[in-house]
Amino acid sequence: MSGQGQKQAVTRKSGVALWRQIADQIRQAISAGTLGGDGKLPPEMVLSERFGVNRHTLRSAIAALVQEGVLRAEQGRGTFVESRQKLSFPISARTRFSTGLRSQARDRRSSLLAHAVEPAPRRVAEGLGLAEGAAVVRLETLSEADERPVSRATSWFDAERFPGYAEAYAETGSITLAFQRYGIEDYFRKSTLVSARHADAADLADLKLSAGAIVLVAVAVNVDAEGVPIQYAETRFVADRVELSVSTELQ
Amino acid sequence: MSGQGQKQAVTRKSGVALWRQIADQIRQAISAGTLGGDGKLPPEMVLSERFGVNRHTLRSAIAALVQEGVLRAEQGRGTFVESRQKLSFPISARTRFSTGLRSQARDRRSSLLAHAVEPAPRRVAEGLGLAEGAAVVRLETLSEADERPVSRATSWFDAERFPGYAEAYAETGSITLAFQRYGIEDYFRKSTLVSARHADAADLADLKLSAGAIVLVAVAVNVDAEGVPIQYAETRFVADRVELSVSTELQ
DNA sequence: TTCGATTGTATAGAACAATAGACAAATACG
DNA sequence: CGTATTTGTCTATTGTTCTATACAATCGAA
Repeated sequence: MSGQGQKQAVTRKSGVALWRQIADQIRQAISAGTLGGDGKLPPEMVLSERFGVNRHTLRSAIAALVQEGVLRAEQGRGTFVESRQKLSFPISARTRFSTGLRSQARDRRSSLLAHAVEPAPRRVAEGLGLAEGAAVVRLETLSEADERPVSRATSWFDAERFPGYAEAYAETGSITLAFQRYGIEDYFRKSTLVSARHADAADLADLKLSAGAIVLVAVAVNVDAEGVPIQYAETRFVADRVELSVSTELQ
Repeated sequence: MSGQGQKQAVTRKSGVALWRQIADQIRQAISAGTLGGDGKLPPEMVLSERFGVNRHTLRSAIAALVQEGVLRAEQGRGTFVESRQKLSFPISARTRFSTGLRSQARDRRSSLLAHAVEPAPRRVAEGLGLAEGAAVVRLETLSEADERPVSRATSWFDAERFPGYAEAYAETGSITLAFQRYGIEDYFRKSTLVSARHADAADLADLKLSAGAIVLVAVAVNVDAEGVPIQYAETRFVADRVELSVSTELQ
């Protein structure tokens, strides 16, 4: 939605195709920050008028930039700027999703896809220090940065200690803020196991990936100030867009 | 005839026309000195094979460079590198044609177009200090630099003092060397009058100009060591390609 | 669910780019 | 004066680029 509205210059019969000239100008404007500063490109019709060419000519330019990995077009939504480098997600004792990416992405968002209260699977019960089959709250969340899915997480919480956690999360949009409703002002990451695998069908859809895409899987346990486990989480990061930065310094 | 023989790279379907890519490469190779170092480009067939394109495609590239003024094509002769700046012809007491241009042009050549012995016109007789109607040798010469006509001169010499001067000039190709055959080891320019006018029909043909072209006219008198006039010359320089640099320092 | 905004696809024609072959015109050279 | 070399012109064919119009598909929001 940003960018100057003045007409851009393209030279005809110069031996350089219009779509190539326009692609070069768009790429440069993006890196200069004068276009797509909010992560989204103006609609094709607006751009084609700005460059004084047919919409299809402009689409050729966008197609070239999509091929380069500079842009990403989504039918019905718009054309978005691809982050040039992977987001670096810090893994440390004080890992928080949004704060860790604050400097790397302009727009961060987490949304609740689904939630349920159900018996704890064995590994979740072990992680949370509960009896197998104890009631837990399960949250399915999706995190995005700059209009682009970054991770898909499944989290479990002790349903007895955190009744109505899903609602608290839905209202605050934040794990940290939801915990505060239960008197937890601070918490720490006790452990993180990192692995990688192909994305399953559900994650492919949620993360808008194509078949064969890879996800980084981080299985983490968060504990409160007393060291009692309060969250067991499995987060699938899009491997193409994220790298995990593990801090090994003393804490 | 110079330039490396290895095949040059051009990219197809890149949005940049082949002729444009080739024109850019040729322009760069010329300024780098790896092409046209002798002022002449290889034939179109050779270049088209070197770039791996059809001769017509290569001709489009050459046409663009001709339009830019970088090249000049002559039917039956070849394609030549245009000097980007005017040749600066020094006018001083020791003005010599070839030495003055030594550093500015790779290839300098003077040729004798015609010669005759005839009665001196009035202004020539005055210049040479002869009686009007005295016999003089008239030389019509053409000078070129880098395969390109630069000037067209008509010179007169005292036929009594310099018998057979035309033959001497034809054999040596140099005014200076021809004078040496008559015992003149050194000579000086006494005066130069500079004017400008449109080229006449004969000069248009000899200098390969198109109608309306302008010539700089330098009327000069050279004298020997004793100050006796030995040459009266009218030189027409192609105004597009030459500027005269008049030295005003004390001699 | 309907509507507007946006990207995706299809088709057709005009303009440009590249290839191919043949021959003309000018020049250089023996 | 021929002959070879080199640039200039012409016609034809094919592929790419650009324009134009129309409609489909997807998404978001009223």
